[in-house]
Amino acid sequence: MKDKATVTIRDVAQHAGVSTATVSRVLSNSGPVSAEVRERVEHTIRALGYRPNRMARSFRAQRSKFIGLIISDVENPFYTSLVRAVEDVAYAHDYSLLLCNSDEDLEKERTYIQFMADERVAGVIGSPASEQETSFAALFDAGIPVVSVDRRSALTPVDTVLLDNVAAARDLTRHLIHHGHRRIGAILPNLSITSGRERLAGFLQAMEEAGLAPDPALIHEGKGIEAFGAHAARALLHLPERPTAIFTGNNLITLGALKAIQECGLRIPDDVAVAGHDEMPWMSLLAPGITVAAQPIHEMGRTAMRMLLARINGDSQPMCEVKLAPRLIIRNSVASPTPI
Amino acid sequence: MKDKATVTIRDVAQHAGVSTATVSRVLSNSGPVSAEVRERVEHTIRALGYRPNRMARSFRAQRSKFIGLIISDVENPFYTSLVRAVEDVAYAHDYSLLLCNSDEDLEKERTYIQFMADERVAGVIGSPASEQETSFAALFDAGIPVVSVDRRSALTPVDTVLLDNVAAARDLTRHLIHHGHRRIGAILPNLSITSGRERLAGFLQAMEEAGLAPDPALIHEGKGIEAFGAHAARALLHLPERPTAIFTGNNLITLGALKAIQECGLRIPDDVAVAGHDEMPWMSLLAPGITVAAQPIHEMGRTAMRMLLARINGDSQPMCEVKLAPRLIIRNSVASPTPI
DNA sequence: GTGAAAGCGCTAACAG
DNA sequence: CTGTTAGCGCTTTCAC
Repeated sequence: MKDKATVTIRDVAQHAGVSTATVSRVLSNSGPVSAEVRERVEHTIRALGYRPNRMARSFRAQRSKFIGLIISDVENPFYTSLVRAVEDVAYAHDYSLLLCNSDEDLEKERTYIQFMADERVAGVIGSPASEQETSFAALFDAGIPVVSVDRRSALTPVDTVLLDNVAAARDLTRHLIHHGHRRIGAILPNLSITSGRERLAGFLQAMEEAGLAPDPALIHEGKGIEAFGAHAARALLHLPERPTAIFTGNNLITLGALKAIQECGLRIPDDVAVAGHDEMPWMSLLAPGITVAAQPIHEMGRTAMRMLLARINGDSQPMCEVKLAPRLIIRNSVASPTPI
Repeated sequence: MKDKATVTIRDVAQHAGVSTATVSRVLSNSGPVSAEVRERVEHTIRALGYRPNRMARSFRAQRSKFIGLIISDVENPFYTSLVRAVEDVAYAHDYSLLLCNSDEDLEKERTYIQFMADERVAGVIGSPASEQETSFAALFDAGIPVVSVDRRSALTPVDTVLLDNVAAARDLTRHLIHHGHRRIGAILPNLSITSGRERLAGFLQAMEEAGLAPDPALIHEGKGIEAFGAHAARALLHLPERPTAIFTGNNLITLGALKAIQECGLRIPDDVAVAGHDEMPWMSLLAPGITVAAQPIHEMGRTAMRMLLARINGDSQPMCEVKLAPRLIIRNSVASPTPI
């Protein structure tokens, strides 16, 4: 396999009878070029089918036109939507996306962060695997701006875009309590990440304001994946005195919990009520539909990318944290508990 | 924002009292280096925290370590899974992923293909927006290997990984016919793409072998998205003599059709049977579950990436086409039609 | 308004 | 075994 043509700026310069500097000036519209020469150069560019080598440009500038996106898993629909939103804004500004799945693995994440630094990317958007342990220092040292999405990062000061998790969890829990639930099971993602910690806080806050003492046996915390959601839900449902409602801390946990409830042959909302985080396209298909706190994921992604662009373009405002409001979607997965 | 250190190979060379060539040899383990010098250099590298500049390396090699992935939309769970599979294999071989959404837009796709050529990526995996119109020529000319996934590309000869669409559609349709359905509605993605065309062929084949004449009024073809699926399903359901079963040609169409059926207040499988393509994680949650032909998406992605790696590493076998077998998942969305 | 020349960080061909 | 050197394609001073 050989490059057929690979026409460089030098070829253009020679054919047009000018210097490479002039061609460069025409290309980037920088510096003065006479109309006549400009036209001649442009004509040659077209004639030769010249296209600037982006690698060479990045190398020369010592900064590439890539945005690194480090998330836990593209297959999680939440992150999928985030990726899409980031991508739309990025491409509109001539940046492209370098995608990495950290799988919530600190080691893998560390590798990818270092990788982004080695690639001299223009900026990084990341959803840290751990609030306390993830470090963006390698990027910081290389002068590469970072925006943290969905989760905070405590070690390095970076711009952050979050959902108002406390409010979302509080509202969801209030909704359950309002329907008369007292024994509410909660299944949460890791408390070492922002969303886990804050959603627990919101849950507890709602319980407290209702004068309810949370039962530690009803609170499960673990890896925010479907298997954990199913596992924890099964545990809750097999309790001698099982909760009348289950509060789920993210979309995959909800999915797992729903499957467990189905397996146990229990009906929603009569046998057990369910309320969770994140809207999914299929949720309205279920009968009954599931009540959730929807996150403005696309807006989160767009906002993060816009903040990053501002930093890339030299904005030196103090670090800021944006918090987006959730939207409660009330369906029919919550009814009043049947008296025991 | 300034680079703190940016230690280059020259710094290492100076500090270690050797030439840059020697450092380079140590780094890439190429060429002979005495044990003593090697150790000294390695020590200096660690001491200085030197990391090779990947941009410079790519530039020097005139080939980057990126794999371009051009799909129609990451938010389509089918492609999401594909991305994940490709990524896993790619990263294991020190390649990273440049992600692009073509949105089935030929113009956008053309831009991205050219972009990949300009970036001198190592290879491209793409799912062409059109079997006849998508051209990978720009990549071909630049000597960049391409693997086409899920769909064929007719203009340029490239390695291709496909699902056996004809078999999948045929089996699904047979399943419906076997249950006694005669008036079967079909909703298919664009016939200009491989999957659309082949799934229609499989559908027609099963009809024909059962001696059934397909009714053109029952066959809908259009953009393979949820809105189209819903739209076409509504049209079918409002027909004076509505079909007793609906065959859906991809996952989003299935989702749309299911929503339309729900809206119309019809029950599955009694009022209308449903069988479609692609397994989704939530399908088992529905009551009844939906019968589908599951595609081995991860395997498709892994296979495509492995084929691409072989080409990148100089494999010059003749172009090949791999066809993966679907797996029928029979649930309860198909019953015998109620007599009119 | 234009050209000559240097150099980004790295590797590889060639000497020694 | 190791060093010298050239150069990948591009942009950007600095002269003229």
